[in-house]
Amino acid sequence: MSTSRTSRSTPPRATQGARARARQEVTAAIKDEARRQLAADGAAELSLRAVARELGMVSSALYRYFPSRDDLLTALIVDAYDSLGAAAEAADAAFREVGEEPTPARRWVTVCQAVRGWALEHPQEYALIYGSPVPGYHAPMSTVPAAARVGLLLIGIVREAHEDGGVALPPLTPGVGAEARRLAADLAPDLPPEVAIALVAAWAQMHGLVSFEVFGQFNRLVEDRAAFFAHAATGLARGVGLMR
Amino acid sequence: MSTSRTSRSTPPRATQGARARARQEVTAAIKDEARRQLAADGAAELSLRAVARELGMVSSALYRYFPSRDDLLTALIVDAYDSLGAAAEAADAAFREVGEEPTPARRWVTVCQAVRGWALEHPQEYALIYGSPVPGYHAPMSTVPAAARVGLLLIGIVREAHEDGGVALPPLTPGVGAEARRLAADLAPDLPPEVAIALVAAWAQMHGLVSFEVFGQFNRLVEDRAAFFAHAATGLARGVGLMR
DNA sequence: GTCTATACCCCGATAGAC
DNA sequence: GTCTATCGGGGTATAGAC
Repeated sequence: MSTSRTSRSTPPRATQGARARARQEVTAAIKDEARRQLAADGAAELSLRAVARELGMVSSALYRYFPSRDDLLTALIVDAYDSLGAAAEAADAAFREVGEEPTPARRWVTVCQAVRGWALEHPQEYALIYGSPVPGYHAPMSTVPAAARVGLLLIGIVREAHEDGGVALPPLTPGVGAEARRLAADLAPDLPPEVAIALVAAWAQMHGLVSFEVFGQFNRLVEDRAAFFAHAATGLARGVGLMR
Repeated sequence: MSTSRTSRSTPPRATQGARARARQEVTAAIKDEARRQLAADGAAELSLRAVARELGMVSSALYRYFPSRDDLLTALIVDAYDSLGAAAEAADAAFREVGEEPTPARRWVTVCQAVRGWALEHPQEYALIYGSPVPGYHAPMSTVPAAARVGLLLIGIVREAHEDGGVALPPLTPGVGAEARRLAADLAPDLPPEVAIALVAAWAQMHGLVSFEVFGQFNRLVEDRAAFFAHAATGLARGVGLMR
């Protein structure tokens, strides 16, 4: 029963809006169920059919929302990056409000711990974005902005520390000067090259710590993993010149 | 045509030996083909049927060699750990022979570079042992000895450095003391707790660097990756007290 | 947008003849 | 130890009716 145009200034839009809303709700439901299956079985096992089955739909119906399995994967990847980025930013913001003297070093450790906490809560989503690549899947460029959020946050923390006189870092290894300058120019032209390269290294090393814990490499080896991580993250902060 | 017993001292063994040899050859062929497919498609896509197809066998015949897909995976995992361990040990041994003054720091960097080199040459095998866990697979205890080889090598290097008066490390973060002592007792009772925990952290961090490169996280970010890694590995050596 | 039906693949694992 | 045949699942993706 299509009603007559009312006083709303954009009645066609109202209809479109309703459709768009319904579409968005179904899209969200699909992603939620896909995330559930991801958490249960891992990315390689994610299948459109299983998602459809669980939602009481038929598999072919999903193709109206995601043209292929890879598009669904891409959506999950972007969501995961955003979720991780939001968690890290929120932890940092909360710490800056309540924390006692939010020094750059403490902010750094706080953000690292937020990354770890998110990863432990969402192991399969973490594996999706920082684990082995999904075979046959190639991430499109559209994932880049979401993927950059945590990195930008870490850069900002280091920048704050080095704005008011940074801490000297060990000298650059012979031969790495050009790469260090390139990285600085790309990521943070205001930072010294040795800081830029240390930042990238610390970022990768942090994920080494997180992924080893999430992927079980610390089983029967590290017991008090929270304390271990706090200690190691403090070491990373030292490595980018945030301490002493 | 079974020949009469010859002068060989253990003729029955000769027959058994031939059977065993044939069996070993087929087993090796299966693993080789499986490794080939692993390199092409990743661990999640590895299938007994495809291996059998490629070898001109029928899938059911493989079950005489590997009772299940997981057993084949386990064999590949042990082989990968052993291959990596052998590469690291060989690089260290070669460096100690030819290298100019094999200091612990230089040995450390050499071993790290060997790990990186092996990983870049065998990305899927690296993913198999240090990437996201294969869904539904649980590694049996039989993988432990092979998995420990690189770790033992690194412990040995650090031990050598700290035998003749070690370098002081930053103090332990409050709350991590007990875990540090536990790790030291487990891994190297002769090393100070802060060295033991730094060693485990550096090990995980090294794999963060390697896996980021192997898994493509450095695409469009780090260009001169060999130089970058050498610099970062030197930083790791510093972190376990091997420098200055 | 959802449905049925279908084409055309894949897999692990086992039974039983040879 | 290898074979055929089979059980009993799984999957992506499309065509065409409604």
